[in-house]
Amino acid sequence: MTITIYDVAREANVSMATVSRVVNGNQNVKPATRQKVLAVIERLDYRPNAVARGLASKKTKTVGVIIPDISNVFYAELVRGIEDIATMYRYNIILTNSDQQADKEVQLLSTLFSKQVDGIVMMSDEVTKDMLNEMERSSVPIVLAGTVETSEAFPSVNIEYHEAAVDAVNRLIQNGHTRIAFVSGNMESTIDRVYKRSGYEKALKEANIEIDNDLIVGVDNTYDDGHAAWEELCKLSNPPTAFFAGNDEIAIGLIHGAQDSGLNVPNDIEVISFENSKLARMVRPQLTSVVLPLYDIGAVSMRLLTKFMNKEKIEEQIVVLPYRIEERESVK
Amino acid sequence: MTITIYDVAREANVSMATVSRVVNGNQNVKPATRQKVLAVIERLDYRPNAVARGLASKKTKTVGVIIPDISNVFYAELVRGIEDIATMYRYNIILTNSDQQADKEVQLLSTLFSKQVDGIVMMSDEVTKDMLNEMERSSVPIVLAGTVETSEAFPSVNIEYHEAAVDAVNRLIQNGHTRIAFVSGNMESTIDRVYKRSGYEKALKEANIEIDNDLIVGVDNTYDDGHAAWEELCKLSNPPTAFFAGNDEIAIGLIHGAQDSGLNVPNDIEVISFENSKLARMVRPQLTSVVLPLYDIGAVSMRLLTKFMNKEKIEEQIVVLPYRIEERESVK
DNA sequence: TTGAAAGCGCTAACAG
DNA sequence: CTGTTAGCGCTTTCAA
Repeated sequence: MTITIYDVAREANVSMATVSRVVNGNQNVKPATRQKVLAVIERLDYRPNAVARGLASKKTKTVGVIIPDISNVFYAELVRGIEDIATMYRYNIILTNSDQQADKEVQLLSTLFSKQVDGIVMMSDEVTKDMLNEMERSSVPIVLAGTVETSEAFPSVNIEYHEAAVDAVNRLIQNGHTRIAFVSGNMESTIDRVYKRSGYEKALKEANIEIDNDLIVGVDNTYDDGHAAWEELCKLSNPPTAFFAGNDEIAIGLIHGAQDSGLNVPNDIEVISFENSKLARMVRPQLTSVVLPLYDIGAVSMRLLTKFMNKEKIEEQIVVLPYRIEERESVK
Repeated sequence: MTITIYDVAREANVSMATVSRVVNGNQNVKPATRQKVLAVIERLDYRPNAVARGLASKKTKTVGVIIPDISNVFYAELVRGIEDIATMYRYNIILTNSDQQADKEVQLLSTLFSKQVDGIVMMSDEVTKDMLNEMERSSVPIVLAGTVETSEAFPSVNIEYHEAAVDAVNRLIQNGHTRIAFVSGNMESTIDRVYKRSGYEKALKEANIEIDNDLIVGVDNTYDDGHAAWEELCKLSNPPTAFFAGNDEIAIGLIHGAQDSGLNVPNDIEVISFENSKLARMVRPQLTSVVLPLYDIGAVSMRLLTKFMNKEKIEEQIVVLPYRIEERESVK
């Protein structure tokens, strides 16, 4: 019932090998027989079985993708970058959500291995020891996208988080602020806890502004938490006049909090964000934000992965993409 | 080097068949030998090869998902619903983006078939003849999620788009509006062109309000297009005072357009949306919106697919989920 | 409860 | 340029 390469071979009076050759575009086939085979393939509506091919060739033309949560625009954008490049190189992707849970991440790695993916692109807030263990046992390349792993044992693509944060905070300092809050999502994440925060502190120190721990708050990466952070912060005896937000949702929560208190952004309060998603232009005032090029990070990660899979030579396995600040209206 | 079921069998002094049984949880294995085998599996760190298993059993435990664009929250939410249920039933998903292009959709179906997926969940704005052809040749079940296919030949899960649209427009009519615009994304989509629009027209007719084609505008499903639609519409000699928006981004574009013109929403202008994504709460005023339960549609679709894949009996292959209107501030 | 053996559909030497 | 022949690693009768 399912028609196989063998059926085609028989009908075309050639061997399986020849059919295999034409299907795979091998040049060593006489044009005439190629035509003959193609005709039979057409007539029989033959479709190669990728699973059988995968077993025989040990290449599945599929890559695994592990991200925290696809329903978050942030990661969705990244995945689109991955998928576009994957398609370009004729790979399909198996998408998995880890919800940031370390145990789930190692388990996902494991099931991806068993599915014999040719490679993996992975994003994680925090690369744990267990994950590293599992990753090291991999027989296929793994690239980390938008993920910091300090030993740099694995290829990765990122931006200069630290520098970007310094820049962002400096924009605020230049406008005369001395009470600048740092409201960032998920302080468990290496990027937030280490890179963004160190950038924030560095900028402050260089401007001789004292670091006030009351102004540093870790929340979830959500609108509601951003809003809640405002509620907290504005109660301070000496409240902040400017905010460095870890992402767009937080920034918007902060802004709406300020507006609900009758304040004007950017005249009374200024806020700079770190993401520049579609959302940034969908609020009033529109967000000034560090642009985190998620799509590009995904695309470049996947491209890097293809190089590993094809055993091309790699110049640099740690790639750092440029960032910039998109100036809009939430900062004067 | 790669260790196989055969290695385990040899080390454990049993046959491959027995190892296979313990790996697959078959009960017909003496507890003692099960332990023995398990120990060897542990020691050798054996991991079953899912591709080989797939070839032998003709089941891959992976399903294909075809959506227009994962970077759109709308679809991302749907996919999360699909993925969660898939995981629950031990399936992985191969994610593909069609960008709404019919030819790409049929090609995607084809590559998914060749990858031997056990089933497919698909979302499309418009199910073309070619797609239907391809779908009919499928040897695995396909369920349509949030997709209308009028012949109802395939299982699907949706909400009552028509009724929902009638309700939404009625909310506006009840508030005294007679100039109500319908700004909807993608008038090529069956849902927008047929269902939402017919609901809009029905509500108007029942209220004896004349249908004015100047007030019906088809745009892309984006913030910018929503904003542009406002610019157009407000130039009319008799401009609309209320808007029925096809989705949240359009609604926000419309609102910002009105606000930029110095108008107040909802006092001067009212708008009701059709989606209720996260965005709905992230604007001021917050959006009143028909809630389109994307996550649920995804989850229910995937659940339905598992029933087909397991050959369980299906009561109803066309499922219609309830909708409701979330009242917030963009409508009085 | 266990094992032997025949594939699943294809690729990849190797030989000719 | 084409065919033969082994597998790839596992499931699945069928017997024992």
